[in-house]
Amino acid sequence: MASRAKATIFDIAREAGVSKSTVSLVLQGSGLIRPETAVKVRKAIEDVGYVYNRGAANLRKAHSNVIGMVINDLTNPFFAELAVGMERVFQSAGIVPFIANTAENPVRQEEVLKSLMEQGVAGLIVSPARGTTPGAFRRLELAGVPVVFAMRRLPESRIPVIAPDNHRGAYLAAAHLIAKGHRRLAFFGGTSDLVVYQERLGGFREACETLGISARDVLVVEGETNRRGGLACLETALTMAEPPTAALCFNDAVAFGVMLALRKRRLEPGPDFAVVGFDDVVEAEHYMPALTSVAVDTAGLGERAAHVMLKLIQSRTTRAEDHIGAVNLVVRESCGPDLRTRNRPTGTRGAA
Amino acid sequence: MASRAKATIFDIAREAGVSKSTVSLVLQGSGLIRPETAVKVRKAIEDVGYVYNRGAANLRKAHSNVIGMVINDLTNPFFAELAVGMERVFQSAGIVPFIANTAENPVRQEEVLKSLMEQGVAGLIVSPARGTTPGAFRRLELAGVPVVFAMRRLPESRIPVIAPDNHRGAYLAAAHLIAKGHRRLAFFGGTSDLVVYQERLGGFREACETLGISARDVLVVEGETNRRGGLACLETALTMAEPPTAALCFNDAVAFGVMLALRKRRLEPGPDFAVVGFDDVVEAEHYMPALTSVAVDTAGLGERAAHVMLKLIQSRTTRAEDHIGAVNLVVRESCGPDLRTRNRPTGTRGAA
DNA sequence: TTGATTTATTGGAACGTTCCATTTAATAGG
DNA sequence: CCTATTAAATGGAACGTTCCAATAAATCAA
Repeated sequence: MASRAKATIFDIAREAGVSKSTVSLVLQGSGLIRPETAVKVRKAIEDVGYVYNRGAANLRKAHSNVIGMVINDLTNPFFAELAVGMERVFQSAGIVPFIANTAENPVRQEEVLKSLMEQGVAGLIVSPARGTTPGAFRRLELAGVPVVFAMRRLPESRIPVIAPDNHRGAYLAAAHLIAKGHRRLAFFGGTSDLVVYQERLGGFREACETLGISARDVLVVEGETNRRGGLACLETALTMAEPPTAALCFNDAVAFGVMLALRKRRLEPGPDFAVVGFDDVVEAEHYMPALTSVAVDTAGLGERAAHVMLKLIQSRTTRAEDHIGAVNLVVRESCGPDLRTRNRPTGTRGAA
Repeated sequence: MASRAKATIFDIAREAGVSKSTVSLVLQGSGLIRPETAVKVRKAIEDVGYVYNRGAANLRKAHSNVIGMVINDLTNPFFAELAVGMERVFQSAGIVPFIANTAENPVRQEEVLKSLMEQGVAGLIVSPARGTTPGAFRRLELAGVPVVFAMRRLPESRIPVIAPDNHRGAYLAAAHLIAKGHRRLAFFGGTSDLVVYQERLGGFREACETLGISARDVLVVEGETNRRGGLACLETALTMAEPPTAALCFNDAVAFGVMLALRKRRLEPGPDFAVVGFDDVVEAEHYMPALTSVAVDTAGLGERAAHVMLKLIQSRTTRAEDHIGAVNLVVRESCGPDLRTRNRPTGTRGAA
């Protein structure tokens, strides 16, 4: 049925008895062609087993319709959720976004960005890898490719950012722990080369200062932003002379790691050590105990990022405003009962 | 520095004082050009801020270097793990794979496949969405684009498949439950339009028959292949007159849902109802209780699929052998103690 | 009928590469 | 010094589209 070599608009034209230009117009859904002609052409398209060559088209057209999503850690369900939010928006705009994973590796990221540029993407939504150098996106800017950062930002970059209110989220979480009666707090996971880290840690510190926790009672342990990092952080913290009794974790993955480490030491997350996460991934609700976490409306941020991208592409510009998403603390069970009432003989708890 | 319009090899040629052909040769790393010339050209490339136009090149070249991964559910960490395995292989081959998500939606899948074809992919690794029609991949075949199925297969398709030994995995799991003393078993989640489902259910049934469980003591509840599906399945099962005491779940996501539903009813996964998952995602180990699951070496299968794809592309063919990966049952805590010794006065359990 | 206008269709140039066939330059053999 | 050989560089055609300007056909106004 279909010939060996792939069919082009010329083959269609011959088959339908029209010119290549007519075929092209039909492909673009132009209203200029007579309906009967269009039908004839469309039939020919089917018959010859034609597949549109977007590369060739992009040679003439100003813009491609490809949008890339560059994600630093696809195995973190948080980013998968983010991706899904974006896809929803792009789908309704008739765009298929391509996702690429950098695995938190700046070198890999460089390759990915290069490849996407060569592919002629119309725009890029990026959650930059840890340790990304400031110049990594210069080429994109020079080429006039719109870029939006999602969730993470770069130190001194003019690229628009869509991210949650990290400072406030961390403040809320720390305030919650303090209100629960904790006096020695820790911040677990993440590294200071991440702007997000500074924001979250900043909010955490501000809460401590404002609410009367002395600086020497707050412990900061840097680490990987995954389960393994959380495990390591807790181990480190427990070697201290006066270990903390509660921790705000950089993200939920770290928090899961901390809970795991507690279990390994036969400590119960909640009663024995309070844990708060950040991101509120779906798993948070389903853990044992359910994780108290800062919810950031992941899918919503993804949608927002996608919308900003579409607007950038349409307006043919590369600048846009940042968007800081609202956050709220979802209190579950991982912080245990109120410490201030813990040792009093209330009798309410003690059955189990 | 860089001009407004994007630079082409002609701009480089002018800058370096050579011809466009020379530039092209340098770009391809041809050994024909004098080293000094190459250096000169490479400098010019930097200076004009050139980005290679792969679309234009593909117009002449036979094959593009883009490989697409089409995945039915990116939020399932299992597929993220699979993707990561593939990426490892492609990376070392200098290829950046593009991932696209179909969200288990055949219509979306059709769009995604079309878009990838138009992009001129060199090959496609696909985990087909549920309800994919047999003809969905005909166009790909006609166009001679190599396709490999990962994890899932289509009823009557000649496309090579990389998948775990589903039948054996399910058999092992069921045998384990039976050895534990369970006599009324259930299979939860998945739908019969999935070949994988038939394979897993087949293994499950065979174990039951072989090991003396009567057919009317096995309950099969179809459902979504995610947490929500698991929840629903358990609810359905518990409405039975003689409900099962153990279930093999279609995958880990379903198993997590089942455990959740048990908790909601104040039942303890393990002692009160045995649960086995399938896939052994990383979370399985970290759940409370840790989930007994059939491990399938996800990343390994991903690597295998990627290798098969590379071979297909090189050999310019479209047929290859299937590859069935080994499986093994990882016993953890979600099946509780041995039922046959449960009611005897051992005294070991009873404290909590 | 004639020219003006509208409606459909068309040929050709252009997009940025690669690759082949040539040309030019450099080197060697006599 | 001339020719044969090798090495290096080049011009032109081709890839499959789009878009513009131009043509052809049909309709309309007078």
